[in-house]
Amino acid sequence: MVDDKKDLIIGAALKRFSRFGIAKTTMSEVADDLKLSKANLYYYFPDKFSLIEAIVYQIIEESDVTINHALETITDTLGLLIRMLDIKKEYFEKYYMLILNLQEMNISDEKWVQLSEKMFQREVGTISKIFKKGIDNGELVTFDVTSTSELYVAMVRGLAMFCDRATPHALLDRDEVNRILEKQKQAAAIFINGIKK
Amino acid sequence: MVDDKKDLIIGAALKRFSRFGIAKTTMSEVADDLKLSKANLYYYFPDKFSLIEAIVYQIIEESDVTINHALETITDTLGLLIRMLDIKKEYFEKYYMLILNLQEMNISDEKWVQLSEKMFQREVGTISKIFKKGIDNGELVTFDVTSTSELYVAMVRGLAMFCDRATPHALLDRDEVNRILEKQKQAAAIFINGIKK
DNA sequence: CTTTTGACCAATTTTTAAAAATAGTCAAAT
DNA sequence: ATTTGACTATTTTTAAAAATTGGTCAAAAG
Repeated sequence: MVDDKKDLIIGAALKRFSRFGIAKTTMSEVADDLKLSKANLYYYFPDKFSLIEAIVYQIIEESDVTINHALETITDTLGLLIRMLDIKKEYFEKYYMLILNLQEMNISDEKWVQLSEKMFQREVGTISKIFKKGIDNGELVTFDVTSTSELYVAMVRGLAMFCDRATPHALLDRDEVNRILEKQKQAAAIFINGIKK
Repeated sequence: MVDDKKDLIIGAALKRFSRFGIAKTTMSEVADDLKLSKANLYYYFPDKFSLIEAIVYQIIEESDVTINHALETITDTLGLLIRMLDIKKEYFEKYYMLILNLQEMNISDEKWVQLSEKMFQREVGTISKIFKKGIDNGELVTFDVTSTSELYVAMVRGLAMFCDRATPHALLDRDEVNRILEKQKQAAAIFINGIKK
């Protein structure tokens, strides 16, 4: 029952966060949405960060289902990488504001650094699985899976950051997102080709 | 004689820009360094931007000599790409503050966008030459040189942006720069392998 | 014992307006 | 063709007041 209420709160907070962003959402607003007092909200989540964290973990769990399904059904490495990019795009479009804020937020705080490091490592983990699979079934040459996965993830993320936005700090629109995705897929193809047997 | 004076100004401005950054350098300071009046400085350069532009072009010319030499003496594609990365690093360390400012500056202004677009295209041009050479001498498969070069440059730049800095917005130190360079070289190797015959 | 709340605080952010600094101009002097 | 001092318009800094917000707590309600 406590967990049920927590889920309720997570749901309400997620709505606000993903529509207006983290910074522009106050704890009072979340509480008001559920007709709770702010003090009551703090009874379930000791601070704003832990609420955000809970949301992030929920999204991660949600996406894990999709990712694992792909991991089980797709056999070729490039196909898998491309599916991962598509999934990421899906989630990006769905949780736009949230993810955007997450990237730019008070990154100097230790807990934020840890959270984004965790998310990075999780992505690296997925890519590692894919690469290992590729090596095992003889599609890829043997190499240091971890460092190469890290390089791949950094490359893909970097490609997303550096994009010829019309106005660099403006929120990116659908076209922009699609152009980025295309570049990432191209890069993925070349990358895989570069570590093929 | 006009050009001589212009060069003098460029030299003085370059010193200040590369030590304190563009934003923290005033036109008066540059003028004072040369014992000119500010009005006189404006006689040679109509505004701050054109002074910065002149400096950028001078650095570009300077680096062109180094780049062309490499282009003539190194024959294998990967060797060339790695040399380019090393050259970039050299110039980055030399003109640290200047380049840093250039990236983050008032990018919303049209003229700044054009300048950085120009620099991007110049880099793409160099990589294109290298790729063409690789295709011509049979080292690489045939592909769309321009778009692939753009992808490569975007990848390399992205790798530089996305780096696990201890404090994200802090100025990056030597170690960080070296780690980035290593990643870029690794990525370059895989990339080239991916478009090899 | 668990859940809920109003009242409260400290710290941060926003606002505002005045002061200072800076990019850029121009008529006159050299 | 160069150079300058004096001038402006626009930003940037500064500092203080006002408002907002994250977070606490003792006490009430269930």
